[in-house]
Amino acid sequence: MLNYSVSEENYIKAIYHLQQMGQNVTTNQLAAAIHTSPASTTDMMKKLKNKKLLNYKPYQGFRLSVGGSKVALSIIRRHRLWEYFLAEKLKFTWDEVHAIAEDLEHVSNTKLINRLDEFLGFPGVDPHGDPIPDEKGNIATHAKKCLTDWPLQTTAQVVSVSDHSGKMLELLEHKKIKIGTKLSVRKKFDFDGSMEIKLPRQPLLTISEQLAKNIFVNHDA
Amino acid sequence: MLNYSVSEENYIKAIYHLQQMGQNVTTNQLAAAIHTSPASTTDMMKKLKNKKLLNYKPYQGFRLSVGGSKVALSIIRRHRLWEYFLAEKLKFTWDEVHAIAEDLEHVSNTKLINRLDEFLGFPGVDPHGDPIPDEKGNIATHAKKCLTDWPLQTTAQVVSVSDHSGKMLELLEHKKIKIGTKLSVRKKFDFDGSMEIKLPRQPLLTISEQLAKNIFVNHDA
DNA sequence: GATTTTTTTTAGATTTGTCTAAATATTTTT
DNA sequence: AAAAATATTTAGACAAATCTAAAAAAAATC
Repeated sequence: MLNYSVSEENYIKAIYHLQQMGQNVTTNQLAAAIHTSPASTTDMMKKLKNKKLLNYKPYQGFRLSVGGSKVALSIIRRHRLWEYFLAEKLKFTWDEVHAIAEDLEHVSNTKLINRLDEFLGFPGVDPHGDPIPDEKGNIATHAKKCLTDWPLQTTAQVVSVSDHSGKMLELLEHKKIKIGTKLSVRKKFDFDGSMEIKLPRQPLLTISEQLAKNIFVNHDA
Repeated sequence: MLNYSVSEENYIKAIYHLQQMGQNVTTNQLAAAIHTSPASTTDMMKKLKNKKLLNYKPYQGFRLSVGGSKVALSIIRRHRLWEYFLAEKLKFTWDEVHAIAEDLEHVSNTKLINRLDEFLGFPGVDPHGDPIPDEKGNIATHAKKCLTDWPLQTTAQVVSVSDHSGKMLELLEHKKIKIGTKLSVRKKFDFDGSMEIKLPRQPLLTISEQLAKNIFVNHDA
């Protein structure tokens, strides 16, 4: 696998995440995600297209090619392994790990990453519950569902959260919700989208729609 | 502490190492150390001078200012802590750690480095025996001497080695010499500079002048 | 001490990644 | 379907870090 610049890697990663949900990624979408101008984005898209990482026709948006996806998964692997390391070994909190991993992920030494993986005991998910791709780029696609779409009275297990901020962490810690927590939705209120949920050996909790939208669940293992 | 680019950090670190032994660092010396052209070096020196990291007058060579030395020590701290991590936790060999740490050292997050230091148990020296500066930039200046200058029949302890190559590692492993090994010089031969040395519970060993020049020792603790 | 050699600096280009402003294409609205 | 709004691309500029070639300064040699 060739090496790419920090900038190239950031674009590739952002495209990967954006194309997860929906069709082609647009110039403005990507520019916003990366905090850059649409003009810079177009420039970079031409470059990535030349390197065959991208399927891109002017004005039509873009998707990663097979090769581009491989590169993206390798970056995501590095990112999530460092996140796991930071949380597990260096005792950083959940909301701190992302920013530091953004820097560490660009050190692209395959042997380093594989040794780190081994040292950490081949973790399956990062501290936010997102799956970590293996050396070959395989990634567990757990069919997670947003808590807002989960049926009532059905046991669920929290598999991931999509907001990584300290504010969300504070709220989740207060409510005693973390990755792996089992819960069921008892009641939903159409007025504001809030819901009452039940955790084992805990009184009924009320959570806002905003919070529920950022919690992803799966069937109880 | 401000942030510096990867290039700036590489120049700063190289100047620090070069000025350790001798007077002002010259343009050609630095250009050679960093594998760049003298012209690029002059450009960068102007820049570092503007940032007050350097004492530099055209044609006179340069030395780091007090501020510049602080920056250098911070980079060296990061480098050596990562080297320790790579050797101790990820089981990399001695000659592999330097190149990887060259990349990791540029991730300059103070909290990350202090947590790493703590996680590693505040190691005093890196895998090559070089001292690791503490958070404040204090560095143990062990008055090490080159083995070629050590008196005969006097017990010494290996404190560091100045060549980090795999070839040197191979030779040292074969001779069973490592950081901390105690030895004494029994005989020196003027003809080729080779010497006979004695390790505890080992037969007499002969080592070349070239090898001895890269081994640094201290009084037995 | 004048000349040659070496070292250092300057001048001018190049690459990467970015920007703003203008031009062009597409989509939406009326 | 024409006009207005929005999205995208092009054009031209700039900063950082590098290069080569030429000029200038310092050191070494004769």
